[in-house]
Amino acid sequence: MLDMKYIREHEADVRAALDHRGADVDLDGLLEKDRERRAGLQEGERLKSERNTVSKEIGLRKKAGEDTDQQQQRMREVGERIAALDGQNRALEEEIAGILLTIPNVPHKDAPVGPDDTANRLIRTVGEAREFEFEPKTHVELAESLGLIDFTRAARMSGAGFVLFKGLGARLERALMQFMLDMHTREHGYTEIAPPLLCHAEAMTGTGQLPKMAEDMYTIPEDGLYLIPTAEVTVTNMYREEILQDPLPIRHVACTPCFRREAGAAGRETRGLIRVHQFDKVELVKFVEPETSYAELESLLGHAEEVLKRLELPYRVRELCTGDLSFAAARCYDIELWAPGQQAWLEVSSCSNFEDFQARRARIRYRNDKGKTAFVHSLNGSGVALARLFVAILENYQMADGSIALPPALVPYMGGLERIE
RNA sequence: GGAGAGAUGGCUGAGUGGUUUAAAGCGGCGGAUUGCUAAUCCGUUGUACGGUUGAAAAGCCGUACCGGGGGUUCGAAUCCCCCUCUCUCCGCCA
Repeated sequence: MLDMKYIREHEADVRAALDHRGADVDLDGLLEKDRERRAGLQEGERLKSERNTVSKEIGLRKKAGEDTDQQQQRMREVGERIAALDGQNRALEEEIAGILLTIPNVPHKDAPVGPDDTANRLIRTVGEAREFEFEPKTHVELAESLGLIDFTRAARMSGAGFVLFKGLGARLERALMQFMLDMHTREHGYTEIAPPLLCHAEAMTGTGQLPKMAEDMYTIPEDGLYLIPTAEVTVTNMYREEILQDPLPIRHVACTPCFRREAGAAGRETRGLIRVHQFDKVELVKFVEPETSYAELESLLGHAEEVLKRLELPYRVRELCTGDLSFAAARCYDIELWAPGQQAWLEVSSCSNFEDFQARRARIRYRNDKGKTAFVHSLNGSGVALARLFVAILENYQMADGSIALPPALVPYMGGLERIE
């Protein structure tokens, strides 16, 4: 969330930023509540100061055997006024906090301004889309004919949007996870984390999934738990309400299932792996000093791209415009893979710098070089999402006979297998 | 799931209603002493919010904070209630 003090002191900037995002926020109402709160706070603090002084005096006079009934009576009345003011102030504070939680981050000044994904900026395209001398099949056709995925049985158990990997399909899924985790831990300096897959509302609020995305998540009401839609939630909230002692930057990687209800997406991409309720994802998370966070964003993006380079898959990188940025992000790059069977670009990674937006919500701080506590900057990006990567591998590496020639980087992870047929 | 014991600053650990603005020690920071190191001595020490001075760095004033939330009281770390977490034992369990 944004700092109330920042909003107060940079009203015009905030107003412009929200406008660029297309966010509808009653900033005037918020600022008025903030003024009311500070006035009430000052009055309450003045009364408390008086009570503290007089109470101390009562103690001393009682010890001296003097009568203090009159003072006690007066302080009782002051106490009642304090209680009333405290109540008002708390209500105002809650209202203000509630509003702040719904205000999205201020985009970075260099983020392209625009209303939706048509205004996103193409950064680069890497690799060439392969020329097929036959009609490329979709991953659904390939996976079914090779027995890699059983869509029918998964749907019978769990409904549409769930998949069951089988045999070499399950093996390929596992190989991809292992390949990516090995690269990020051995070569890119990330520490591997295996976090809980369920967590409570406070953690979801910390990273910004709540309150806005409530209906996109699976819940377990009896226990007050949510299934994570991304490992970002638990890996970031690891440090909730902490002052970090470890030297920055902290770099973590986690491979977890991700659960998404995809509410509102009914009917879209119901076949196949493109949009599913449960998928695996390798997630990269960083906590860094504010001065370095944009350099860290570039290296994060590079780490995610490296996966696709090693797998020799064609992809492009786009920077999201202000209207397309996710709620908590200040700046974000999407990586999209070319899928010949779909004839479409598939988003497999979003690399975002949240600056101190998540850290303020989750109260994650560090000590700067002056020894002062300050909010860290947090970043994350997929490195990369599995289901769609699986799609791209099948569709890009398919042969005329329907078999899959595995990319060389993956062969060791498939026990030496070079081809799925 | 049952029973019991706990939760105090960066750490250890005192504190059962009023100079506690949280003792003491450790650690950290600054300084003194010192050929170097060690030791010793002196000083200092958290977080948040609000106000105020200042160009800023940084001061100063106030309030709150002893796991969280409520209550009693003129006054709560301390008394009462609820909750969470940790530990020990029992039960169950991959």
